[in-house]
Amino acid sequence: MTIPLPGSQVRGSKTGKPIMALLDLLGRTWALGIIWNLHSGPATFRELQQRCEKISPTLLNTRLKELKTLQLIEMKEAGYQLSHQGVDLFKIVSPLGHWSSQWAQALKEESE
Amino acid sequence: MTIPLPGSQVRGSKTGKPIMALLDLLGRTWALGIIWNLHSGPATFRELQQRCEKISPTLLNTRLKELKTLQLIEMKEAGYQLSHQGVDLFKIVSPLGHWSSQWAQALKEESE
DNA sequence: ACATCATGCTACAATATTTGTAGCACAGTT
DNA sequence: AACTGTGCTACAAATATTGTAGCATGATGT
Repeated sequence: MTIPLPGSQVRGSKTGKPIMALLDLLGRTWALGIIWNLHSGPATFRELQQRCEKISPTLLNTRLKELKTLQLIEMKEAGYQLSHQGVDLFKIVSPLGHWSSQWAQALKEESE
Repeated sequence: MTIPLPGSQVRGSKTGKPIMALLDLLGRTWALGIIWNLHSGPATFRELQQRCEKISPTLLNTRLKELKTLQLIEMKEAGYQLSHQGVDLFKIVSPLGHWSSQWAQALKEESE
């Protein structure tokens, strides 16, 4: 799977619009999960594997390469961590944490 | 693939935390793309297929079922549309549109 | 009544992605 | 020199996605 660079064709769009590249990226298994799990602080490869519970090293490495290329994460002494842009991205999606709780509650009440 | 109901085990987590169910859902191919494309208004199955450019009917239907079950979209006279909760979710992720442009710009400058 | 059209959607084989297990290569300790 | 922990690769099995064809139903026209 090619890395969804903004400006190039991606899954779901020939236009190369940045949002399409981003949706392609975030729509890949574990991409958002990795960003979410890195938010709590830098992690080594193996620790990140554990935070993600069930990710295979093969896929983790694939995603890390993509996220590095797209400058959302970076590898420093402390391990992998969100880059400046990664942090910005996380800030946008972070309300999902709270929203998902309410959503779960609504689904639960519905089923009663 | 089972539908990531909050409270049940999902890819990446045994805890069933709502955020994990949500990340599982949004991490599936096209899930975010469908929500994004529905934001501009209701669409019939075939029109949605076109908005998504390259989605297969098989997958579109699979995702629509998931999103319906999770009450993010609903099917009315006008076609498929975001539910109340779907709209809320979209509101959270909508800043990604603007953010992705800046991100693309930064990547571009980097490569010069 | 009958053909024509558009709709939502399914069937299914081909293809691509993801998982899971094992383990290599390297660096720092003991 | 063995023992740890690290990042990461190999590769086959399992699973997800695509692409094409087309069915079934309902509305519209003749």
